[in-house]
Amino acid sequence: MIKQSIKLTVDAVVFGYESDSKISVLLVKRRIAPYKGEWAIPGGFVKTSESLEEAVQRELKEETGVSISYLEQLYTFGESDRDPRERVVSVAYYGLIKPQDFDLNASTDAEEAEWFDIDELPELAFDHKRIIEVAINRLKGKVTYEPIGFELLDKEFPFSDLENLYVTLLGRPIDRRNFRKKMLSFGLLDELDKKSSTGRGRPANLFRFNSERYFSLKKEGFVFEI
Amino acid sequence: MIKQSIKLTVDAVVFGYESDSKISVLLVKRRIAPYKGEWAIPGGFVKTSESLEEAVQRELKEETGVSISYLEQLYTFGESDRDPRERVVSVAYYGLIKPQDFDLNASTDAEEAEWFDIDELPELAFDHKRIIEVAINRLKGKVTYEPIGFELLDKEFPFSDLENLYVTLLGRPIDRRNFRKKMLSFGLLDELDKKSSTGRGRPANLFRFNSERYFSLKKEGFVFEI
DNA sequence: TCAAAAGTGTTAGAGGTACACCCATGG
DNA sequence: CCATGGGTGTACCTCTAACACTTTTGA
Repeated sequence: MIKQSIKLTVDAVVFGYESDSKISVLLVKRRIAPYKGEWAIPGGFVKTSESLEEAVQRELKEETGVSISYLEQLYTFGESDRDPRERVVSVAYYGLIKPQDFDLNASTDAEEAEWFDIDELPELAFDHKRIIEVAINRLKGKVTYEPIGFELLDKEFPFSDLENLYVTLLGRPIDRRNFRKKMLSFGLLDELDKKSSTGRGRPANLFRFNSERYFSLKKEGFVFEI
Repeated sequence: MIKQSIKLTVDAVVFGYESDSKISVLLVKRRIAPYKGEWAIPGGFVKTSESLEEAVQRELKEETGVSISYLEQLYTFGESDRDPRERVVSVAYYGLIKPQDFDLNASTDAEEAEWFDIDELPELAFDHKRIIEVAINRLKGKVTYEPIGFELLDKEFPFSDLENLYVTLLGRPIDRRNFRKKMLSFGLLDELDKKSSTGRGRPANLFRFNSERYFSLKKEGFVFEI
């Protein structure tokens, strides 16, 4: 039959965000050649019997200790010179998590796992720089027409966190009043009877994203658009 | 090292369109097991030394005789039960061509190649029905924010062809006057000094899509949006 | 002269954008 | 009482959506 010697891997670009900060990406330091000791996005070979999503989740857990709620396929990178030793095709995913929900290095499989600001990435193994670039573009595009940004925020968040997240992602200032008006007009945010007390300034009301409501509206043809 | 027995294939959902008709998909009848004799989208195993795009173009040429101008990666299908015999992961692409530019069955590699209206698909091998569905959704979404529809039309086309294409793709009536106004406002269509003479009715002016202009506008941040 | 398709403007309403001041709290 | 961040309304303007008649040709 067919003689094919191509290896299949999965890789994951995991984004995190903390209030008043930049978007960051989760990287691991490689324990093995090639690119031993260099930083890379988590990932590894797919087992013959597991699905691609299972493979991503497993590798992530092994190498960084995190597990992901929002995970989406990004692109498949298959140039024949990606890996210096053999033909490796990688199905890349990207995911969003709340960094504060996890301790890194909770596992023993990775030498080191660390968050890097997307504007201050180190040298990266393979074509991982490009994969991250593609993921950033996808994320920046997608937040404008799907409410995935909430995956990066706490369950209950002050409105300013949401606003800062969008300013960071879109890379441009937005009008606070207009943004709030529009966001609230969707009816997807439940305003809670709680205040955040972050120190100085007037305490903010907390909100929660109502995802059941989003899915039911979506079925009726509603389109989120910011 | 790693022991992995996963085969990698590429598959292509090729769309075509002829004036006043439905969108169609190019299918081939399989010569070999599994699913021998059933209809499937063109595709096959990736050679160890070729890129994924090269593989798609090669398989398309071999099985149907067409070569594609607009080709884009769609999604990678990797469930472990896709193929009844072994683990096969398929990187699916979708492409757009003008059917009138090619004779089908120009090659000897496929038993049969034929266009099928997307609303009248036959039974399909593997999970190809699902792949086509994903491709249709992508196409329908993408025509609204990138001017890829022109890949389905002749170089020189009457405005009504464009309008009919969008009506077909969007699946809803559109206002002729508003549509023309908006399309022309982009400045991406060159009106030619020619008329089409399709038989009855007033002859239409022919237009041509100016792709150089599109790319230069795009660099400056212009966004096509219908 | 009739049938078929092409071509063309205006108006009302919705939605987007721009913009500045007061409020609640902690130090 | 001051510094810090939270919360709010209005007016203009642009873009969208709705809508129908005339023109050119072939039969």
